[in-house]
Amino acid sequence: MPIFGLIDGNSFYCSCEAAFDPTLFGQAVVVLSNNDGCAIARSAGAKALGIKMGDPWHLVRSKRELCGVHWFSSNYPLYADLSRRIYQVLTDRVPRVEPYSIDEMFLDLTALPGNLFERCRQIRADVLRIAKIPTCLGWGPTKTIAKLANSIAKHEPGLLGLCDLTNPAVRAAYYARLPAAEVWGIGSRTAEKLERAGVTTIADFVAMDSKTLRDLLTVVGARIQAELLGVSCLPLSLMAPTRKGIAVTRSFGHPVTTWQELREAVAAYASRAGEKLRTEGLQACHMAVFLQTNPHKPDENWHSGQRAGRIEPTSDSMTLIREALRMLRPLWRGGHRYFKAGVILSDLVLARDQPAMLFAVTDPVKSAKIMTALDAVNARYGRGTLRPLATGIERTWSTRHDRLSPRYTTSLKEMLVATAW
DNA sequence: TCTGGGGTCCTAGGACCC
DNA sequence: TCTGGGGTCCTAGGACCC
Repeated sequence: MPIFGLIDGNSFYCSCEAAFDPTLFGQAVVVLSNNDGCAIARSAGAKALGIKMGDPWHLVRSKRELCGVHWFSSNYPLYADLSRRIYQVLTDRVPRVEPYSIDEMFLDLTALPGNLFERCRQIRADVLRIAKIPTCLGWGPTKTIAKLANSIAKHEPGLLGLCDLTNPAVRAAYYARLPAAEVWGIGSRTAEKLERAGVTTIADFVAMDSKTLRDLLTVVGARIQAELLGVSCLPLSLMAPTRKGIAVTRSFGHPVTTWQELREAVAAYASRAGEKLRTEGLQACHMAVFLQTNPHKPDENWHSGQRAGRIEPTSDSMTLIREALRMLRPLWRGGHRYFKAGVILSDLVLARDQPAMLFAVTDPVKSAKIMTALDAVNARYGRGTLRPLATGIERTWSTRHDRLSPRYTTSLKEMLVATAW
């Protein structure tokens, strides 16, 4: 029988901030989304103060009792780097590791020698010692059970961050007690549907007959049930699957009312999408562009629009900007306060598999040279050092990050310096 | 003044094909 | 009274995840 483990960082983004600033340990810490919009990570201390996932920050910060909370703009280069360090610690100790998200990794614990519980305790201690991130680790015979074990480890302090669900009797006891909505893959809509059918606990869910379950939740529900019964349907995958789409969508730092600002922002998003394509050796054959006013302000004049279509396969920033602006032009209407826009690329193909276009608008040789040079300069001197003029100079529309911590691990200028006398 | 961003998978329905 | 059968591809929308 296989044994899957799932390890994840506790309040991961907050723990990353604390890893380089020990004064934050045990404090109320919050990390905000892009544009400093809402809370997306809260330390235990912040949760205890009642700060919820997704709370709009401009409402929270005005409360006097919360003025002592430490808050940060999100610093993805730092979080991504600490995630890589955790991965490194794990691959040194476990034969197979599948990164699932920036802060979660599935582990193959099937053939680990010695006492499994002791091994897991050690893995967790090593991640804390080397990568400085506290974690929880749960395990069981399928991925879905490992996810549940991890969630139990997180929520029951007595377990010290570890939970073993390999024993069916232990599982059954938890299934009887926990709501079906705790299961990975059962979201709020599905939970409501189940509730109406009289299914509330996980035990109720695994007891459903297959016909009823399929009628209600299709093959997706059937797969979740099998996994909970210990039949593994989701294997560990070590190869990152090729991406299906790339999206660059952002709220603006302030409402955008001019065509000049809007076109700069969308050009910048298209350019960033091109960078992402090139780092993965991909080209896009389809593009969509959208814009919208603020959906949270019903009294303002609402407008949204989207345009999409095929483009010649490319990863050239200039071509992507040209196409994006062509789609954007008819969408823009003066007199609106635009709030957000985005560029979404899909139908991605590997650049090296692409035959030369017979009537290409962009000269492929010249394009490749320019993009290679552009990427090389930016890799050396930082993203955005060299960029298309269309993406703007002042960038008055750009996203806010009022309290960004240093990129301690990915920028020489920002690393911590220790001085000894 | 201020409410995130980026993904995946599944299904249903329409258009089209032989 | 009777009006085939079996495909593919595309898109939009819903649901889920972190």
